[in-house]
Amino acid sequence: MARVTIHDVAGKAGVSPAAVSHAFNDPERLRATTVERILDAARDLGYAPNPHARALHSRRVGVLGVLFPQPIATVFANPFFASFLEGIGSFTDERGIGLLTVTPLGGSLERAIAAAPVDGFVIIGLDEGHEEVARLRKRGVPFVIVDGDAETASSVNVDDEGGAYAAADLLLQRGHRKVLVLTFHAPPDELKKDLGVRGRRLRGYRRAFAKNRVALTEDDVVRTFVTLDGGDDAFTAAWESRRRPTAVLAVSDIMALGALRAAKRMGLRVPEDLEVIGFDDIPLAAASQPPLSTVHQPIAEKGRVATRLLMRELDDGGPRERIVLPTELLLRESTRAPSAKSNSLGLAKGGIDRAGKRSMARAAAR
Amino acid sequence: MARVTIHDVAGKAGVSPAAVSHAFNDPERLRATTVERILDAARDLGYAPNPHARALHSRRVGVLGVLFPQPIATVFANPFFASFLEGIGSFTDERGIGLLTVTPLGGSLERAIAAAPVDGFVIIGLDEGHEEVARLRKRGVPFVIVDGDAETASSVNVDDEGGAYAAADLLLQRGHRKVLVLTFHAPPDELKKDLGVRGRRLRGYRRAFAKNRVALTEDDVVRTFVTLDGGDDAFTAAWESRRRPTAVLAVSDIMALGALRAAKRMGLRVPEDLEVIGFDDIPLAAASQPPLSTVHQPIAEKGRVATRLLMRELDDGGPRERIVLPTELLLRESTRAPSAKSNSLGLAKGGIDRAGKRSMARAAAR
DNA sequence: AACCTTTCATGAAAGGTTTCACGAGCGCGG
DNA sequence: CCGCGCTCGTGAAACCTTTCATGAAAGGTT
Repeated sequence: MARVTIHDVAGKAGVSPAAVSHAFNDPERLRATTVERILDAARDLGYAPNPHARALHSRRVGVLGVLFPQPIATVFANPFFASFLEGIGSFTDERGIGLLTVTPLGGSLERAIAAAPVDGFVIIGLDEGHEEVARLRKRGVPFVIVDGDAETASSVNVDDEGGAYAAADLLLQRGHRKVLVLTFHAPPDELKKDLGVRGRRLRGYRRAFAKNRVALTEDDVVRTFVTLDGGDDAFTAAWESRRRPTAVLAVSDIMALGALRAAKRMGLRVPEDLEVIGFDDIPLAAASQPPLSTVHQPIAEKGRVATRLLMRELDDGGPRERIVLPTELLLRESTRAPSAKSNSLGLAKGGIDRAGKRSMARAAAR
Repeated sequence: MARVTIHDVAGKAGVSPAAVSHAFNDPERLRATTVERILDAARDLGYAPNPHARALHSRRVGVLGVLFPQPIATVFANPFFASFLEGIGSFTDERGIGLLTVTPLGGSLERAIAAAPVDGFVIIGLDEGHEEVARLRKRGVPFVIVDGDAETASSVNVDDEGGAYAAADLLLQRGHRKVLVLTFHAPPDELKKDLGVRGRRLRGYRRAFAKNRVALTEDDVVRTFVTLDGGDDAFTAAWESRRRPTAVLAVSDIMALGALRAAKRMGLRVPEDLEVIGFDDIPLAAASQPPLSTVHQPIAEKGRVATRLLMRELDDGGPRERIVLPTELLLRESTRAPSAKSNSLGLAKGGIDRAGKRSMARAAAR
């Protein structure tokens, strides 16, 4: 069964292939009766224009790639990415643009990128200097960087360092001196310097520790996986090795939630015995028991903004922009009700929010 | 800046375009030194084969479409779909296949399908009779149906009715007589008959009610949204209208979790005052407070199996299959510890499972 | 030296659409 | 009746790659 092409339709309708093309793309150019005849023939034959041929000619396929450096299972297992994709989708949907998730294929990101039939990429978690990204630039493929450094391309980031600083500062101001910091393993190319999201958040923590004149030793910072189990294991291990933190700072909510689970299993009361602050404000954070205090960042908004930037570049070749969105320290119930002092700083405790929306309480980061 | 094509590379390397193609796709055919020269030229120029042109010729683009009838925001907001996509991805990843999420574009599923540059579709939640699906069949595009009825195409379903029956039967056997059933709005084309997943699950409930000679009135079945808030609102509304259910059956975990939240807010103890059983066993179910009893279905596995079927059809044109995977009633702590009687039926209470994996306790559906 | 095989490389067609440039036919003003 | 401009439609090139069929050159055999 050979595919039905524009020629078949043309034959059946008694017109040229060009006329069929016009009937679909620019019906005004043809007499109304002709258009109708063509469309009828197309329907009868079950004709649909071949997207590849169309894309080949028009250099536009109407699909955006969302590029993740991590394997696909990791992506969809992480609520953070779900929200991010939701943000992107809310924008592309109404513009009639498709979404291709691009993850390393058989371990090779290069292969995945080369094979992707897309008009451009939203890249998350990779710096512009990364090898594959550089290759993209050289090829002239438009892209926008999210959560990564960019020199020439547009980028969207959040104030990671400020948010982290606010979280750490709050705990230290409250007198905590034994704080467990949870972070994740850095990709090899970030090892040298503290690049990327992880680096910026750690820098924020460190700055707060320095300002409060509290030592943060290497032992206090543990690296683990960005999963519930990762956070759980890390806290469990710390506890079993006789360390007795009174607070936890995690660079990711999902790890914070894991630590929370471990703490509860050990009979610790949160927040009385242990205060926990995560990062990201994924939907799950508001729904946990107790609801997790965290540094809110506008995840979906990040996706939307990045997509808007990319689409503009695709359309106009508009100007590059480097956008930094704010983060906000969001106090729920994994931290104690604020003291009068911190309250005077504008911090207030929010109630349980049954809709899972943001609590009222927040303090702007920095 | 014109895109660099195979001709440019050929020119620079002093060979024909055909040779360049061979260097990439079948290097054995060329002398090693020639291949190297070509590859060098390609790298210098930043050449990458145009996926559209390649797809046009070879009638293969290496991308699978995952077709959802609901808007993209709904998809990514639902952990069920995340697990499903994870399953699909685990299979396509290693085969070097990309994944395109196909959702209605600007409200039109037809448009989204027509524009999708894919080799085939995994369709979830649509029956083969659906208009757009029929069009696909007519065009000869390969697809596999998940969670939907199929006559000619391959399909993957789970034993919805059996699982639902087991859940309802357990509650009724325990003496519950006031059970609130939560379901979602049916798409218009399912209204006439109880088609689809929702219909099958409701049928399972109804069968158990009939067998236990308990009436299930229309008032006991409430339709709402497949979200936390949906379940929350539905339970709240029922409670406020003075109905006092002692148990909740939900056709979806996320709704069950919403009802759980509402119940706790009203001061009900779960499971002492209210027993709750959901459906799906999304990861969140094991992590809730208390952990949610539910009907487990192998979500990721469904995606994997469907993808395997589709890939086989693409490769061999292999035979069509209709697969039905089992469901299992999975008792956690939103239901009471089993009585001796039900225990003798093989039901046992599982402990909290910190890894969020399935509890040991289960009873095979039916 | 003639002939046969291999090896390495090429020309050209095919894949399906869009669009540029052109033209046939027709109505109408002059 | 000529010529202009409009409407409706067409031919062919272009988009970029893959692959089939072919062939040149080199090496080996008799």
